[in-house]
Amino acid sequence: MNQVFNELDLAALLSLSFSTLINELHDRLSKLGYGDIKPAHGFMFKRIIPNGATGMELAEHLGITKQAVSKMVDYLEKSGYVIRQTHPTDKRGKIIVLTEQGWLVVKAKEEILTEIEQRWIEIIGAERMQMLKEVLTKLVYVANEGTLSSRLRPVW
Amino acid sequence: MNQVFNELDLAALLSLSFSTLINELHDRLSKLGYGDIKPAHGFMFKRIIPNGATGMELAEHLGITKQAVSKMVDYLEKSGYVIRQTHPTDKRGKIIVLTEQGWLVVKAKEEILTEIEQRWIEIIGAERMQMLKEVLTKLVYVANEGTLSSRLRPVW
DNA sequence: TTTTGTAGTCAATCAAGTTGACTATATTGC
DNA sequence: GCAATATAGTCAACTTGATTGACTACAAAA
Repeated sequence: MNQVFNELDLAALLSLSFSTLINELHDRLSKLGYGDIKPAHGFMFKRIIPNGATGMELAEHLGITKQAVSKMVDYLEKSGYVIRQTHPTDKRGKIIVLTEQGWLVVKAKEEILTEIEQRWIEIIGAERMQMLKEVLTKLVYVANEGTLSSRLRPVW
Repeated sequence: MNQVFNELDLAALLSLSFSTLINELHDRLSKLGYGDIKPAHGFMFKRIIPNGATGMELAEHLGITKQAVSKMVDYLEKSGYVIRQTHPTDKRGKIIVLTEQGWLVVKAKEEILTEIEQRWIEIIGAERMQMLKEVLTKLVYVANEGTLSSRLRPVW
């Protein structure tokens, strides 16, 4: 533990552990040829799975405007990861769904995250990893009670 | 634990716990009249303390370019939180130091973070908080061995 | 069936970063 | 000791990912 790390407070620890994880994830996605997938897209994919989602749903999920979502979808559609389908019952709306290529990215992402988590387990032990997740889940849950979804935007 | 939270993976947990912390911090700083302090500034202040820092040092610490640092310093200097002083030995350089008002923000920030951490301790217990910090410190340390400072940019 | 609300897009703007070019000063090498 | 090279900081132009505002097409409520 050198000097840089001794004075890290809780905010810095959470931020740095998150960046560490997400940097490795996207370095490795890049090497697999998914360099056009940016950190911001991961959480969007999660909401699209498994049955698609409307732009408004994605906007709420991500905590950004529908216009910003529309631009992200433009980008991902152009790159071939998602497509806009006409909404079955609402002619105003569209549903954004994953293409086959989109599913490949999601699968690659899951595998890499599992691998990183496995490596982290070797560092701290399985029980501590289990506890880490439980503790963070509880904190996120309790600390946001009442203020849900609007403030809960994962920025990465 | 409602449905939103059941499927959060490690990346989401780290991201959301960090956002939760940082959102409350800046909401409260805002209410104290420090609405012009943005999340990005916190980590910069930490490097300026206690004896000031040059632009290059801040750039390396934050993982952004010196030009970006220069702009941030413009902003913070205009708002009265820091000043540029001539460097004692290098006439090319300047040292950025906190003003009295800058110290007030730092103090307020520390107090609020301590309070939030205290509240979190009431939720999960002191031992678990202790362990949370130990585990995250170890992960950040081990997972970044060799790749230091360049990749370690806390984005908030 | 008229009025009001909602989903999505287009356009202009903003904020925070980038790259490139420049000035002034330091450092190095012959 | 001086010429060549490197470094700290700033200015300007551009990029990216968001925002707000205006609009169209359709849906839901009065």
